[in-house]
Amino acid sequence: MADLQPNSDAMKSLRAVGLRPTRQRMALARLLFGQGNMHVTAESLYDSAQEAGIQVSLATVYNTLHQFTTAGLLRQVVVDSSRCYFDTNVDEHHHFYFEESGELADIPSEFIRSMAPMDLPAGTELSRIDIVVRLRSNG
Amino acid sequence: MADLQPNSDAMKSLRAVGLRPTRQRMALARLLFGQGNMHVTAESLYDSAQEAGIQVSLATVYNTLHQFTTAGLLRQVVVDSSRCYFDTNVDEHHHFYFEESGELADIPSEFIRSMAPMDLPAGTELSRIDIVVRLRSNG
DNA sequence: ATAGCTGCAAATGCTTTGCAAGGCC
DNA sequence: GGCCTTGCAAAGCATTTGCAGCTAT
Repeated sequence: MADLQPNSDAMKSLRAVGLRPTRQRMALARLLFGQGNMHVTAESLYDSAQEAGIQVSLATVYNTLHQFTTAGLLRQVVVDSSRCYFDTNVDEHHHFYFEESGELADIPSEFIRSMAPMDLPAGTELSRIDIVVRLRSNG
Repeated sequence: MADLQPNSDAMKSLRAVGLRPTRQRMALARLLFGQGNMHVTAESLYDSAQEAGIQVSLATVYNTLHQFTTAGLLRQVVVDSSRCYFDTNVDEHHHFYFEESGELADIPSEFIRSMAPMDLPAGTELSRIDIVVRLRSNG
């Protein structure tokens, strides 16, 4: 079966990072990058794929998320010790994490410059700010 | 068997937060709070207990860490989506996370005020700074 | 043709839970 | 004594892996 659009954007992006543009990867790429920045978990992306009628296994979703991350198309966000989040925005930026719903939202850059209680999203209050400076050995 | 020191510090701390001072909880409290600030995982604390000759099950270590956290004696630190870290320093502060070794270290407050590459621990370079602003609904 | 990918199911690793036995007040 | 705690083993959950079959080039 060969229903891959020969020169779609998704195909070009995948080729550009050295990943073979398979049907599953193209479909997931369209879900991820086709409509602005997104925050997903493996499970949530799998569900979206199901709803969109895309045939993918959960294992492939996991593989694909990691391949995309390694390729620099995605970024991992650690906010919860029981779930892995992935962000289609790979630029340096930070997040609001809604503890009850488990949802993530980008922090607009103006929030960073003047963070005050009144700047928080409506209906929310600050639970905690976590800053983790990740280091690696420079050898 | 009743070898609980009637008025040890550990016992007082536990009573103060409404936890029954059992042998296991007292022993773990001594390991945790007896020698300055610590960062532990359930597994690492369990190992320390074994080395110290303390009889505790891993399940009890998990339970105890959560009870201490709920009681405000410990704080959870999320830096890795596959492990839970606990910090005996419950004050507002941030961490260095050594990606290779999985170790945590407090960031001295002077680092926060002027964070520059030269301020990083020797032999390390910056991998990434993650800031998560955790929100909860104020209802 | 063949190197790489997918899907399933089984395995893993950390964490939680159910329940009987034991310990603290 | 009564309720809370412990410990074990089993269950749970997210994630990873092994391997046979499929697919893009």
